[in-house]
Amino acid sequence: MNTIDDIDRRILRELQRDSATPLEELGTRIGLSRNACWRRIKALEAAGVIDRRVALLNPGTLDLGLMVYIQLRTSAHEPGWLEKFSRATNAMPEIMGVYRMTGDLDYLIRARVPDMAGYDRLYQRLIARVPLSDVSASFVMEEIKDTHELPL
Amino acid sequence: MNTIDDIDRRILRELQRDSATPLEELGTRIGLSRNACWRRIKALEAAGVIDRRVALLNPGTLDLGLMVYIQLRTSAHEPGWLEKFSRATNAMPEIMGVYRMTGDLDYLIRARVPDMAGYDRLYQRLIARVPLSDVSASFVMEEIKDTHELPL
DNA sequence: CCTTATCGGGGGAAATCTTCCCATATTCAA
DNA sequence: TTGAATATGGGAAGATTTCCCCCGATAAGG
Repeated sequence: MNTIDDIDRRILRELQRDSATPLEELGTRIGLSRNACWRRIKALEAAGVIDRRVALLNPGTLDLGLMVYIQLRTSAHEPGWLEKFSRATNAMPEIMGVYRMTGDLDYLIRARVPDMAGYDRLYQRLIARVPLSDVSASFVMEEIKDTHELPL
Repeated sequence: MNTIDDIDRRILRELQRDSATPLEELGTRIGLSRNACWRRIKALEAAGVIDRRVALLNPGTLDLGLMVYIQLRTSAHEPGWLEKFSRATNAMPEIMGVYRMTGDLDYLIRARVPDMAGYDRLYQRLIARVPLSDVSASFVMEEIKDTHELPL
């Protein structure tokens, strides 16, 4: 695929902010006809730069007001532990992110739950499925910034 | 607004996975006519449950392969520090999330950069704008799970 | 100069969305 | 049971958008 130029980047910036704007307006906004714009978008989709179009939901209206980061420090794991851990966390929808990290903590989990009781249910379910040694949770008191937009 | 029932939840689940499917297919998939489906979506948008439609981009194709979590422990801050910190982080596009946390760490920053050098540039820019005392970074070695989908 | 390739613009057909209508369940309360 | 309120399904019409084809401009290379 071709390299991504500045016009592509402008298109991407618009689309990851709002993908519902009609092509016509998007075109005029970035100084391109709706057709040229459309072709670039199709190319970006074909190249996998644009992954997909989704709807972003408002956590507050869905009783998911509590965001929690769970830090795991693990002692030596038996073989197959990571595989089991991966399957368990991927099967739990409250868990939105699982990362293997550098540094003193081994794994970091990002999750959304209704409240503290919801976190406890999540925690109980998690440790029931996967043996975990050192677990500590930190709760988000205030979301100063939270976006999906990649820097372009 | 009315309470969200199971049909609404199914609609939301589909939409936050893929909002590009035509109404007709979405309707048949959840067992509803395109019309009833459309009315529910409009209601969910009006109620703010559906925030907006966006395009999700692939970080790998955009040279943003490194995700980093920055932990801040702060000693006593002068008044106005949080305001300055908020403005600085919101103005830096690499920083995708900033959270005030419970527990032993005060603030958590989530960011995406091309590589370690990119992180260093981000770090330098950040500490040049806001006085920070105790900063430590953890880098994501492996993304076991990473989604925007809220649990419904 | 000519050819080729690439990119943008214009036009238009096809698909989709949006908004009506109204008849028909379904639920809930009286 | 009856009535009211609510939600659905279907049709249909117009507006909008998507998508594709063709042509012209521009640039690179022979």
